[in-house]
Amino acid sequence: MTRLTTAKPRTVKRRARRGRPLKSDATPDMRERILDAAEDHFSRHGFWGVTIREVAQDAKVDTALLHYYFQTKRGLFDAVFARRAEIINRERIDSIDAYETSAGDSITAEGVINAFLQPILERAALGDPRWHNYFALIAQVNNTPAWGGETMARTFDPVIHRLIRALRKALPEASEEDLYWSYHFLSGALTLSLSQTGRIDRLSNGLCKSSDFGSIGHRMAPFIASGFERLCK
Amino acid sequence: MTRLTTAKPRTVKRRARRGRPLKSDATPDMRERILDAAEDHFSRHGFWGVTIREVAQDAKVDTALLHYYFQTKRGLFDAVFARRAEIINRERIDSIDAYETSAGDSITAEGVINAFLQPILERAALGDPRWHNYFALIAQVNNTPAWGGETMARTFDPVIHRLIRALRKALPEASEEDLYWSYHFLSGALTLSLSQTGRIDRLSNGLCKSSDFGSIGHRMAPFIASGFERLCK
DNA sequence: TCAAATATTCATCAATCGATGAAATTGACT
DNA sequence: AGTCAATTTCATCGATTGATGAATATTTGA
Repeated sequence: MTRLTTAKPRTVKRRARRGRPLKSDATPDMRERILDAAEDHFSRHGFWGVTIREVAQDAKVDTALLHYYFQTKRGLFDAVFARRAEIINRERIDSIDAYETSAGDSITAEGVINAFLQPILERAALGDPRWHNYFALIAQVNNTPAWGGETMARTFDPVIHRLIRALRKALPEASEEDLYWSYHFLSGALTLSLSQTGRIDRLSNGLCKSSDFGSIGHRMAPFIASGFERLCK
Repeated sequence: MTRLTTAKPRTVKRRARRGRPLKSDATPDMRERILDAAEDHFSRHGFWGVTIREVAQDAKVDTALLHYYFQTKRGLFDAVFARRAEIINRERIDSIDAYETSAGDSITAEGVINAFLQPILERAALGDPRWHNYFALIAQVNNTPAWGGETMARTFDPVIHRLIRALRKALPEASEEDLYWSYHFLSGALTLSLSQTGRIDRLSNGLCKSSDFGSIGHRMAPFIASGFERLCK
């Protein structure tokens, strides 16, 4: 596999690798294969419900290769979580920025929330299973009391603060507490929607489908915005 | 330990025990101790993040005793989940019943949702750590795609259908889809609030506290009811 | 072409997992 | 006192876990 970064001396047995090596297009990228398989498993069963061996088997590599790239099981998990975070964070911040400038003084809570939700729900609606897995993984982490909160904060707090800043503008009367609690409800609703548990499918006897992100997209922004407006003015 | 039920012949090695044996008040009830310890651990780390040994150590009993009472690790988990379900389900249904009769024709979505939330949030506000653990456990299960959905449905669907029936009365114009999706958002917001991840504490820099169920109670019903009203009429 | 660096597999370890059979203990009733 | 069932502990099993050092294969750069 090609590697363009300058070769580092192998001073320590296990190096901390930054970025994946560049490969010629033909060769399969084992590192990505491992991440995809891990994403799939972690999103379904959480960190403790997955074994290194299951991931390796799915990626069709030896378990030692997972340790070669990611050192520990936790390292693998963190790498999976970080991989798509930057992409989606950039999209969401750009989306809020774009809405705020386009709306000007007629900024509304619903517009802001819509801008915040759209990048995620749009990607989810495209149906790429890897992104589906990733979103379900976020839901997993968000409900892992032991260390999920810290991971979520480290990864997503900048975007959330950007959201709240825009909401403050749209709802100038709002108290800080009300804003944060309202976001908390928004976060919970989004988390469950992304977690793909099939809960609503069963409950509604098939009338609604967890995978119908279009339906979620239409309904969630007005629903949540309405809550914000009620609570924050 | 005293046992008042008629002695059952030990035909099978592992019996299916129904209900716990009645004890004299003084002796410690091992079965309850095990359930408490398991509740504590499962709520924090989920099913796969807990070992039988950790639970046994916390309950100060041998691991074999866990198998004696609950046969398997999964059996223990299910017993923990079922233990408080009946209590809280009864309270919630009674609460909705009481509201519906007292409100009569002036029934509102906010009143219904409040009746649905109150029993849980009230118990949470009382501060019993075992109920806190149990509520966090519900959040765990609700975000376990593999088998959480089935467990949630089996345990809580009757209450939810009761809720939706009352909401249908309060919002006669609502479509079924809108009702179910709205409940989905409600469920997500409640789940995250019960999960006690400390997410909002960090995000708000200490201004809001996950453990402040009073604040949640005041805000959640109006917030969610407003979403229902917006979406369902 | 060849040597060094990187990538991948092989073989295996110590620790820990859930589980179980048998023994020891306890309490209830006669 | 003594029996018998219910409860609890003891000792341990086989399987699986995350991890690692050494060996092999592949790619890179001169």
